[in-house]
Amino acid sequence: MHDFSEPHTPTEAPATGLDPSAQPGAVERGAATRQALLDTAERLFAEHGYGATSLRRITAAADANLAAVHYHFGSKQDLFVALFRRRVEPVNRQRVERLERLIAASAPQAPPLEDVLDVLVRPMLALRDEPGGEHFVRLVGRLFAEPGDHLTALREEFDEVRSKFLPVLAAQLPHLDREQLALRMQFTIGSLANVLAQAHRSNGPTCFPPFTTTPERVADELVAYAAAGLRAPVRRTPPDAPAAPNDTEPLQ
Amino acid sequence: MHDFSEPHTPTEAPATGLDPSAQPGAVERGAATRQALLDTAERLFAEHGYGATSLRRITAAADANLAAVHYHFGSKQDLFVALFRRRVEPVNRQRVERLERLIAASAPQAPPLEDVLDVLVRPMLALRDEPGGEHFVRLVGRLFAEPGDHLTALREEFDEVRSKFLPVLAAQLPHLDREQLALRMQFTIGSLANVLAQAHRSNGPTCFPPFTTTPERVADELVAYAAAGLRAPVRRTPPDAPAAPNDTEPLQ
DNA sequence: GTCTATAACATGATAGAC
DNA sequence: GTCTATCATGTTATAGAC
Repeated sequence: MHDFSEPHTPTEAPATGLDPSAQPGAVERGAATRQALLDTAERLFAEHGYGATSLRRITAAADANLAAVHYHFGSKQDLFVALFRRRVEPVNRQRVERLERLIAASAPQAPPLEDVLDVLVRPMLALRDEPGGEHFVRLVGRLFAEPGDHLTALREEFDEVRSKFLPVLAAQLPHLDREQLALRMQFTIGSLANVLAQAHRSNGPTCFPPFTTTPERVADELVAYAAAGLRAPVRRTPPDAPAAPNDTEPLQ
Repeated sequence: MHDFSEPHTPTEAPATGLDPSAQPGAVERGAATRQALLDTAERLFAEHGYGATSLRRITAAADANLAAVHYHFGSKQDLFVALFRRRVEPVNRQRVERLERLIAASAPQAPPLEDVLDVLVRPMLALRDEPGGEHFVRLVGRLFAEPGDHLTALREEFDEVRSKFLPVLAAQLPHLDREQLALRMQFTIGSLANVLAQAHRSNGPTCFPPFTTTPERVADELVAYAAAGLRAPVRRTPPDAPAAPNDTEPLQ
């Protein structure tokens, strides 16, 4: 449906100083609507989901024209990718840089588990404090659950991060084989994704207490939780032998 | 948009023995297409998402007529709710029943943490072994990340489960206050949801090793991981004092 | 760069014959 | 209970005036 190979460029020469239609301030206006589209789409995608958010709603809320999306980004998908990259690239760059700093600081030993996890989760959770970031983190939380149609390109960015973190974590977790480590990292990523996805429910529609929690506090808790979980010894005996071995009736 | 209040009923008297149009075997045919619709929709919703799956694709794949969905279920949303309830109600019933058995067995003490977690996660993971269940678990994984439009009614079913499990877990975790416990339970639910959502990628498109893991094995690992995470002492000092306090540049 | 108008098509839902 | 035909509305995307 879409190949993501060549990024969209508005006109033939938008990077030059020539104003495209000889109107003064046209280029500033263009940059303004472009940013308004990114911000508004980010909010609406987070609130209603990608499929349920039409370009009409986005452009209306951003006080822009329907055609502006296609001019600036090329398509709905490219708009999504653009707003996603805008936030996630600085985060992933921070993660990798800080990880390398950790490795250098503790060489030749591997860095402590808690520190590695901290570097993995804190930059993402910190997004919640940036303007508009509270919407974006919900999108990230959905990224891992959504089926693989329109965001495979984005998942690859996370794959790069994971490939750098996995060996460092493995060095501190020698009691886990490859499969166990991968599984427990799925748990850890799921914990992060879920807390990101629920971040907006600050006053809890469910039985959760009202969250006055700061991102820093959440990061502290998540690091403690994940480190303990990763270190947990491999389980031997399934403790609750099911009294009734299979008490599910056939589907109606 | 939709109120979920009164469920759909195909005709005035479909529960009676009267065949609706005097055709022999009509009622059996009706039940067959109804089931085919449920199974097919479950698979397609899991593979492409709710919004991206049209009724036309469902009915075509199920060898049924487009109007059959509206006859049997009333609407697309009601079809979704029906296929969801079909699977999740037995699971949640099992969870609550087994929990009560645990409580009775260990009274007056609270049951062991690992046993409670086992009862919470294993019935859901076991769905993967039922025919068609491998599609359904992906839907569950998405339920927690998806925004709150068309599945609030379903989330309430999980709220009931959580309200029964929370106090039992709290009894074994006296070092956590309400907020910490709620947060760590979000981590735990996220771990479960993520592993459910990724359950179909058995041979891993990413750097994960090929999973030959059975649901029982996953449940063992998850219980060990979550129990250790929940028991982890509250963290005191953020260990990695960020060298550069905030090295994020403003958004482009 | 912006905007109007419209193409080209997909969607969920429904009425009514069989 | 199944089917065809259709309604009303929505969607992304594009062409062309300004």
